[in-house]
Amino acid sequence: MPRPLSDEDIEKFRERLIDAAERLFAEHGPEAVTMRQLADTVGVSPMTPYRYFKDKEEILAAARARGYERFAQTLEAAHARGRTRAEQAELMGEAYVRFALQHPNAYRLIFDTRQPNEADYPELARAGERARRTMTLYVEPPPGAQGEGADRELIGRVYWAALHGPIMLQLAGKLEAPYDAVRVISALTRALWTSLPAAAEPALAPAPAT
Amino acid sequence: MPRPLSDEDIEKFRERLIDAAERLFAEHGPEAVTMRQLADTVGVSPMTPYRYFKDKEEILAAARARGYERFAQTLEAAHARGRTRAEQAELMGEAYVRFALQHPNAYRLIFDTRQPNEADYPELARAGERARRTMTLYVEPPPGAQGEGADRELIGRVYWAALHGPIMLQLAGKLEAPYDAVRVISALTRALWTSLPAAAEPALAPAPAT
DNA sequence: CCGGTTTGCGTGACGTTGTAAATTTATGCC
DNA sequence: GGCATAAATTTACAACGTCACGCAAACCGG
Repeated sequence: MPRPLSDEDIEKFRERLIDAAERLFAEHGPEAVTMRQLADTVGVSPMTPYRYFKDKEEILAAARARGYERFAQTLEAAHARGRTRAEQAELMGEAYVRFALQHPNAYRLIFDTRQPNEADYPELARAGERARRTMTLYVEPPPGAQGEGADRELIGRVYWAALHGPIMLQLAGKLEAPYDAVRVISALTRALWTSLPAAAEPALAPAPAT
Repeated sequence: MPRPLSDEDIEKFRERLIDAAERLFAEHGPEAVTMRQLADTVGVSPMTPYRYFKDKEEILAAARARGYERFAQTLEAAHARGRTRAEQAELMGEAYVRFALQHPNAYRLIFDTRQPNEADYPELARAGERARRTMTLYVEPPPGAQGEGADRELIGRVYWAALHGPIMLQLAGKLEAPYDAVRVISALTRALWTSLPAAAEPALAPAPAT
């Protein structure tokens, strides 16, 4: 039925394709996934996706935005499970590491995909911003207390980098055997915890990431 | 002169091609460099490199090994310029960050290239091992002193990750404006320095990375 | 109710990639 | 000096992202 194609039809198809793209990209990496596979997965001819997206790049951006949101949800769920601020921070750190190590390609899709002009995809920028805010949740001052002194923006990024560094090294095969990412993160965050201003809490305990 | 082709001829050609590959890969990334460009750069026809290398992957491995060595040399030079151990560590950290930020694609070529079977390329493994040792130079105990207590292997990796994390975030465009990699690294290493066992020295002062 | 226009989709094709196979070229040896 | 042979080039192929055409189905003015 060629003629119609309501806005919701369009949205429906986009959703279906983005879902498939996120799954495939997060499993094999974007380079390894072909437009033809993608089209095949949702049961259309190779060129049909081009009616709904400009090109592969745009599909990638949409899939990455989805990845961001899924990741943010994971962290928020962990955050919600905590009762004290310290516990929240610990749970979020654990969730972060577990997500990255269990879904390496999804993690790379989010944080290690070179997409030169991310600005061209506002949804992606928005999703990234949300994830960034989520990740610094634990460094927000408790409601009612003024976070004096410490530069919370900086501290948030410090903890973030302290997780990201070991994770990236391990995903690249540079951390092995006894000195794996969890171990390094444990040492790193403990050191930060003992010496960074009190506003910051530890991000990860030495617990195994299953 | 088709008939001969001494071992040194072979080595000569391999050198020339690896040189070109390292330059091109480190400038544009491996995906963006084509076999035909590569062949063109060294002035041969597209298929000639295949007589000297199995495939692009093998050339990439060789170029990465070169990158490792160049990187290690850079760090060693910085190390040699220091007079005290603290100064050596600081200079190496600065050199590390400067290298990564000035040659992002070279840095990625080394530490962020997914080459599933690195084990198939012994030179690459060797170069990686050398670089790894170089990077933990500053954490070695001073000759004559026994580095008791602290797990130096772990501490080396902790500092490494503390540089790698912020750098990767910045290269992915996730650190901006006032909170750039140098800033985050500065905070991170200072925190480590004040709380990690005394065997570890700071890896980077807050100096700008030019 | 009906033909023309419009619109969604599939098909086929193009240029580019990495690389295999065939072909040309140029030497060393008898 | 001609031939075997090894190096290099040329040609060829499958797969990729994407362009351009063409078919077919639905809406719409008469």
